[in-house]
Amino acid sequence: MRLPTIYDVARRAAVAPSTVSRAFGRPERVGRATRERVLVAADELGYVPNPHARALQTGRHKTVAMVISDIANPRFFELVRGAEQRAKAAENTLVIVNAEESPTIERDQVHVLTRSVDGFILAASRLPDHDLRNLASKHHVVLVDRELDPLPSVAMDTGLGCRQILEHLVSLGHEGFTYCAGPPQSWMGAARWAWLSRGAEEHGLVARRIGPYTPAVANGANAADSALRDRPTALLAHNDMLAIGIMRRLSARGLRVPEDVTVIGFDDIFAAELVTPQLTTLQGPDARAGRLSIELLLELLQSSPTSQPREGEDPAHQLRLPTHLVVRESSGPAHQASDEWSH
Amino acid sequence: MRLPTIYDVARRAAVAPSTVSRAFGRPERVGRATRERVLVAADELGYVPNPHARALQTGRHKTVAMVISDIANPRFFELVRGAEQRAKAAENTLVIVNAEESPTIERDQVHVLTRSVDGFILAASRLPDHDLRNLASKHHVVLVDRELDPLPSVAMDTGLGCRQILEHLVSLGHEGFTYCAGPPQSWMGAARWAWLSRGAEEHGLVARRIGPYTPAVANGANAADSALRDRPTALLAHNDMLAIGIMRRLSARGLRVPEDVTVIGFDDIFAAELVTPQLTTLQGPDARAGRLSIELLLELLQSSPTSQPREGEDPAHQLRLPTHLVVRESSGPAHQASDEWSH
DNA sequence: TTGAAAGCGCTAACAA
DNA sequence: TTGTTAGCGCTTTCAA
Repeated sequence: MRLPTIYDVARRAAVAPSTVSRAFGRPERVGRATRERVLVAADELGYVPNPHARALQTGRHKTVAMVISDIANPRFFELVRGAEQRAKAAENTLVIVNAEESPTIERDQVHVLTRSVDGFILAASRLPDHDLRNLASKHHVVLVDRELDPLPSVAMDTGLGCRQILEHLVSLGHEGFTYCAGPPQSWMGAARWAWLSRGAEEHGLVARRIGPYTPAVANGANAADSALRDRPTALLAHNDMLAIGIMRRLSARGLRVPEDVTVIGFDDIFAAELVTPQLTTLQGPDARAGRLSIELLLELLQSSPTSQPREGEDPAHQLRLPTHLVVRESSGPAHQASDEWSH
Repeated sequence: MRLPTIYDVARRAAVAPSTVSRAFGRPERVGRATRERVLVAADELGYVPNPHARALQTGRHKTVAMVISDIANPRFFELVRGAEQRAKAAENTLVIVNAEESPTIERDQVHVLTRSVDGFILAASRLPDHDLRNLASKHHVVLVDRELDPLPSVAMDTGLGCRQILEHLVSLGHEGFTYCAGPPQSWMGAARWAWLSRGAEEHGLVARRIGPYTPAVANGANAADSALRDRPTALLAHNDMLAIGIMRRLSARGLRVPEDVTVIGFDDIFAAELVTPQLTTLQGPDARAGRLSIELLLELLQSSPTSQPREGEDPAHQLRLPTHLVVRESSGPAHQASDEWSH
């Protein structure tokens, strides 16, 4: 049961194959009656255009890839959802691939998909700058949660976000904090610490950093234990998973959050409001970021449809989304240094 | 900068294009030295085979699609991860599409992808049986968390799982329970209730059902309120999200879990062990289910490579994975009916 | 407005 | 073992 082709449809509608092709691709270039006839015939046969045969000719696949540094990380949930949605609206297929936190896999995946997709969204890419530049010179690329100068990107406004956290801390009377860092390859992680430490100075806060930690709940224990040695009043974690792990350990050690220690995370994953106490956290990339990244990519493809990306990129293509600090229960007034610390 | 083709490679290696093709597709059919030469030339040129040009000829795309009833549902997380991993290992690309809980979208998505993929994994499909049979007669299809007789599938052993829950309940001295049902289109939901109510009888338990509820945390409040009217000692929820929402509402109403009411969910999503109290739940499809579904599909494609699926399916292709009841903190001995119920 | 024909990049006979 | 050739299903000139 071979699937029908334009030839089958053409025969049935008594027209030339090229007319069938036009009826689908450039309906305005076909007589009304003819088009009608073709469409009916196609429908009767159950004809579905073969996008790849088309791509062979046009170079456009109507498919884009989103490569994610870690598909198991809940922070990408909404991002994927938004992207998927937007891609579908534009009748594009979204291929989602997992880089498993490995630069090598990330590169490989892009390589494998070169001929299959029109462009790439790289989310929280672990690739070094020069690799990214290199990729971008060969393919259409949009970065998510990473910025690299001429490349188009959509990222949370980390500067703003960190300021929001700092101000929150100051307003609660904290005089310093300890930042539990994530993986060294994380551009976002580096950016966060940069803004945090710089901003701390301006706000007269003492900033400490410990880590790196692989940001998983299980590693929170280690982070909490290390952090406690400096008796901080506030702990910031690379992300919510780590923050949740930290809260657990604190509570296991008899410390109350936020009375004894304030804990703040990054990303606002689904679970952040499910834990007890509910986690105060800086909202991360969401469905909107996902939609925008696809839009950016689609726009790029539009302006230079062939496989050759344009040279200089428009600064308007470097989106920085405003962040929100979702204040929940895990942050509170700085505790009075006292004896709950005799652990 | 056109991407290089076999012709470019052929010229550079001074061989015929078909030899280049063979060097990649059937290396054993090419002389060692020649192959070496071709590979070097290809590498120098940065040649990447075009899978779609190949597919045009062979009918095999090395791509499979996984359509998920709701991509935002955390229960599919590990499933996707496992599938992605297994697909990559077999050098196949996995396209993940979201059916948004809509049978229409599900059908459409399959339709759109007909020519692009070799087969489909339908996870928690919302399609009626006859649609499924119809699809399966045209495409290679593997079901996940749904069973329909001759079609290959991988699902949790719901019968076993429900028995595990029931036994747990009995062992804790419960004499009945209320089941908060999920969406009516959910095959899994129906199966759960069927096993639960049948099993209850055997165990001498009184089974009640309320609902349906859209299984989201927010709807737990409604479910909890309705359920409480019958003063149950145990609440089973269609899934963990609903269960978590129920626990919240119970606690908001001053009821303690598990002292006053036992709550048990389905799926064991990531957040289940993060909430307080930690949720007792029946483990759902995981990375292993994802891997197996891909393996099944790949096997099917192997045995009948063209677009035509085989007629009768092997019963060995209906996998039923053993379940585990993850007993955490939300389940406990049946409370003594008393006055905490004067709500 | 429509048709004929060439070609996109690749594989698979069939010959050599 | 290698080359020649004919498509796979589609789009796109170019003519009619």
